[in-house]
Amino acid sequence: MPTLSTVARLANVSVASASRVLNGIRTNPATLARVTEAAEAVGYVPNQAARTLRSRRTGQIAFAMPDVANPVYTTMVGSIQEVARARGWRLMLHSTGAEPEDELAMLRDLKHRYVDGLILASLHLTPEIVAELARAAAPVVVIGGATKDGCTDTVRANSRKGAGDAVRHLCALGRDRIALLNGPTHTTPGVARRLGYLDGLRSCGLERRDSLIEVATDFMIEPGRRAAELLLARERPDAIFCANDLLAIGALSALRDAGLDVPTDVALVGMDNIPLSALTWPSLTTVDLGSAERARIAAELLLERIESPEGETRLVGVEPRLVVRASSGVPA
Amino acid sequence: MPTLSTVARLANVSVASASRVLNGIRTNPATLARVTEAAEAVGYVPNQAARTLRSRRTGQIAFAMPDVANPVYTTMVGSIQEVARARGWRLMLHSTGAEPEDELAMLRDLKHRYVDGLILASLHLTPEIVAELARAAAPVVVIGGATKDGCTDTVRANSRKGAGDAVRHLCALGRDRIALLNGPTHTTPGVARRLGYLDGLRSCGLERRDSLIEVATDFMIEPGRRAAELLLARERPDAIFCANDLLAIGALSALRDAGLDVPTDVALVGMDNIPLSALTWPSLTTVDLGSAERARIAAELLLERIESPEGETRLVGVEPRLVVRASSGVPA
DNA sequence: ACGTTCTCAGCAATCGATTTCAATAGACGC
DNA sequence: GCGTCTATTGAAATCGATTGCTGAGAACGT
Repeated sequence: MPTLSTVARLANVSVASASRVLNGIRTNPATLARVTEAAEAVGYVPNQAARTLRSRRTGQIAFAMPDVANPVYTTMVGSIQEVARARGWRLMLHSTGAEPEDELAMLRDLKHRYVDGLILASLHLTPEIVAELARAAAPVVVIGGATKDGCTDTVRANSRKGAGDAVRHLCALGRDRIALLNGPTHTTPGVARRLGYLDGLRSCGLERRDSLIEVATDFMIEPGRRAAELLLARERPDAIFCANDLLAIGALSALRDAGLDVPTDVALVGMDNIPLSALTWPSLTTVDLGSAERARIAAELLLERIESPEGETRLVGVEPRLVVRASSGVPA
Repeated sequence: MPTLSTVARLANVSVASASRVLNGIRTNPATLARVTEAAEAVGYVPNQAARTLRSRRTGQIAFAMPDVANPVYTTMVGSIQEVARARGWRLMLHSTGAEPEDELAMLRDLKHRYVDGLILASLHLTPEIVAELARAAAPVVVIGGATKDGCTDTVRANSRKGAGDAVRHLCALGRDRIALLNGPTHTTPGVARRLGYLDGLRSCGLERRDSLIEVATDFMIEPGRRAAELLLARERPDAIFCANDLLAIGALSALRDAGLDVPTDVALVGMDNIPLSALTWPSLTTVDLGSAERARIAAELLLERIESPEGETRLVGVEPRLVVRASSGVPA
């Protein structure tokens, strides 16, 4: 395996010069040509470990997400990869399974310096995680809730407002028994969407009824189906706002099993605008929280922060956008 | 940032001894205790780059897949991560976008030695890729088609047999105008599933009719919907075998738009058994190609190969399994 | 013609571990 | 009591790059 000194010897220069050429540092055109040619000739590839050891830069960033199988996060992966690739960075992906311990482990692992920065998409920032964020060994950008102390760059969606918009949309269509199918309420999105739902009810002058609120065990299809079944067993809502699209797809399945038509009997609104939501039957009205954009911004923030670790931390918000489709009852 | 020599100094031993303790090499219990304690006290974390540089091991493996958004691959990610984590390896994920150039780049990048091995899930092994596989700088296990020269460990599904089974299943239910909704035919799965479909027709004594075959531009939902529309515009099949579940979900949408009932008018069978296939309406009959198991085996093969680079290359096959649900017309 | 500045290349230190090799000390057999 | 063997340990080399410093020579100004 050729090393830098192989190249240097062949080009008849010192390793220092060879290194400079390969790193694009100004050199005499003649040496530049000789080194380039020699490197080409022996098929030189720099050793990443040696380079990292000396320069303290890895050229890699990591993205830690709760669940690879969730389309929201795969969308984010796409955006981040785009930014990273365009700027010559390699991207590492991690699936934490939404386990706080796993997220903690990711943050602690930054000490190993195997990446130069981390984008952490978290459903719930525990106090331990916040503490670890403050002393992280490399820059971190959080996608999700903001930390109180504000000492970490953060990109967040305004899902509270989005949830409110969804409820107001349903109300404007004449629905007045609007249920909430939420995900776990100990999570940031769970809390925000519940508040948004209540905001929405209030601004429409609707009474809040706790039996119209059901909580699924996870933000996924099957839990959504089960929670919807429980809800339907005790109530007869004329609309359901689901805290995300996967839950809504589960609810769709439960409604069908119960012989209820969407949107005639029950209007349905989801949240996230995952690709699949346009292809269900009926197609799903949803609130786009700008996942792709948030991820892109997070990646850009991270790379900037890596370039210049100092400077104000930033909190960027992305505004929600209602995407009206068939499931909420608006004619095609 | 504490280094090994910090620990050694504190424990009053040489760095060599400290290194031994931290690597679990037999040492005097007294030194062991002192070093462990010192490491604990200063919060020592080994520098990955230095370790890799010297020992030529990174403790990382990579998984390159065509598309993170495809549930088949996210399933694989889960299995691989499980195996990797259990054995103390870190996993890197890459989405190649099914671009041969990206897959090539992944293989070439192995020379940087930033991982100790690669699992490559490829839809189509071009001659260039096969050539690069032969001279890869680190062990590679391929999930997908086998290389002719057989000098790379491979795990593959028998989707040809699976496709045949699907067709025979449809035939046994009395269907005799069985269409094929295939993905791109320049891919390994595209070819295999087409052959399996033809096998199936033959073994049922059915005539092959080219107008019953439609090819989508990609193995995804939306292309599936469009291809199904084209098919329905010229033919009236009583069953459609789709080359994967995403295509089948697209087809489901097209059939619904065309006012055709599944399974009464048209029976539908997919392939891959993705989680979503159990939750469509009607639920989707499909052929399980053992994605999770293939990925698990691939991970195990890779780790074994890393331990002992020599030895026969292996070709492992996983057998398909028909999963009968509602869409093929069997009563619930 | 001479001092000053600038460009470029090389020497050598350095990053933080692992690993080889030799030295030491104690255990043991006879 | 002496030679041999074994268990530990430390010194130093090594992995393959990057980078600070130094000096040689060219370019330039006066």
